[in-house]
Amino acid sequence: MKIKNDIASCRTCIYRTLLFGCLSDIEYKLVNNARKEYYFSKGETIKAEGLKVDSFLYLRKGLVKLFKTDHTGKDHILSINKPGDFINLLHIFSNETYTYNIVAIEDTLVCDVELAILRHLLKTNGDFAMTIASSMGKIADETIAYRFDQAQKQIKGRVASILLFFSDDVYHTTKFDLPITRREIGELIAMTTENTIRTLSIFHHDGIIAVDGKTIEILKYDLLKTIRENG
Amino acid sequence: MKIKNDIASCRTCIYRTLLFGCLSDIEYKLVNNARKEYYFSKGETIKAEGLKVDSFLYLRKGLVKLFKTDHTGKDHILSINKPGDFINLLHIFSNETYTYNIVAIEDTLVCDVELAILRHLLKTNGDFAMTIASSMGKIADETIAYRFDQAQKQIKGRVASILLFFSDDVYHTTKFDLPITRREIGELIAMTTENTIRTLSIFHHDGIIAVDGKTIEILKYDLLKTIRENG
DNA sequence: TTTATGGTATGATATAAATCATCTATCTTT
DNA sequence: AAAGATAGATGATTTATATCATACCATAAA
Repeated sequence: MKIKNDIASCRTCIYRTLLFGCLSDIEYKLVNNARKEYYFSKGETIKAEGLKVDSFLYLRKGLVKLFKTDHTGKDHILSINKPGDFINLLHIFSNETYTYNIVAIEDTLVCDVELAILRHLLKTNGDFAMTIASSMGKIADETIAYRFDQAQKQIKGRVASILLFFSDDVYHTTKFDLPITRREIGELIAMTTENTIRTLSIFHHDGIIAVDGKTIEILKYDLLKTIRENG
Repeated sequence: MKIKNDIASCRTCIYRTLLFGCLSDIEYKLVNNARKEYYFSKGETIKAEGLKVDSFLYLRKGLVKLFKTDHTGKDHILSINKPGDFINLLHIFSNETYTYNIVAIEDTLVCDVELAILRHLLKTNGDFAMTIASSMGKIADETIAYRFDQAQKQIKGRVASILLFFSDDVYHTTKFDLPITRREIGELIAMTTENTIRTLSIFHHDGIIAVDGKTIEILKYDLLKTIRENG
């Protein structure tokens, strides 16, 4: 992890208006002064379970995973977050400590704002409070809808949905390098590593995707979408 | 559905302080004036998918289920809510319309507060904004943790967890009447009706529960807990 | 260089759960 | 009272997925 010391104002950040658009100049300076930028290399832990929640985090560049380890020692990935995501917004006003781990799965740039400032703004700026409540609702909806959706699908549908997530939401191209291992895909969709690998092999043999190690190319996009909806 | 016209002040409500404890007398009167109490009989729909979200709902007495119907016509229960629950808090600031149905599964008393008032308070009372953000976080945590947890279990663990939910969280006794059918238990734990019934039969034959129609008595409470944790 | 180690891959087998079928009891509707 | 519906129950069979075993390859550690 490396602190970026020469941070410019976040006025130029494309994600700024998502949350801080309603702030006055004075309020905005408060945020900017309480803000740090951190670089994390692929594999580094950003926050570990049990650590105190004392800042708001959002992802500027890169990719992170949120995961928990169960009592048998198996990891379960809660979500993969991409640039623009408010990684911990849903938890900062209700949790003292982190209940999950946050790890960079690509080289990552994270904005970190002192929680005290956010609390202060929430209390004193009504429009900001509305924005926060609305954002929290949206994130909760997405998370719950995703889990709900995955629970109804079987393995092919789940793998298809992960491939389409990387293609549509993360990399915006049909050819990309998987940022996670097959085992991690399994941890994300609640399936064993073997069956996850097998499913990718089936997709490969059926000509739906081309596979070369971590590189995936989606060849039959519409079919993959159909599998996601009906599998 | 029946509106209760002679509503008393909610000052005496045991749930009032959970959310409205930080309001001034004037603010509190605003809430009370914008508040209605509705009675719903078992089976009645409180809100249907697609309806406009224009009020905050909380459950005073009874029990409700939140559910969605999928594209094959099958229902899936998102949650069962009990007295004290802020049924729709997670969604009122981010959703125009209901994305699920709310149905009474017991005779139910619901408090309904105009959304406009809640928005106004969120914008003008900082402590209230903090309370809302904290409540939303807690509800999201619970919902996500529940789904996450259930996804790791197999059928015995899931059924055990539902029985313990009714025993520990709803009725506070080891002998109770199931408020839902076996089919609905299946819709709640993402299992077929047949296997849900079979699992209850197994618990019955193993002497873990006594079953007489809808009446359930938990005979081996600790064993059921073990099954919940390890099944 | 050898020796682990982790990721990927695939086959064989076991197990969990869904599906299909059938039956009874209860409740609704006519 | 008769005819349908719905809930509950259980057996037989099929299917999906987990588990176990093995192998190959690349890379890291000794």
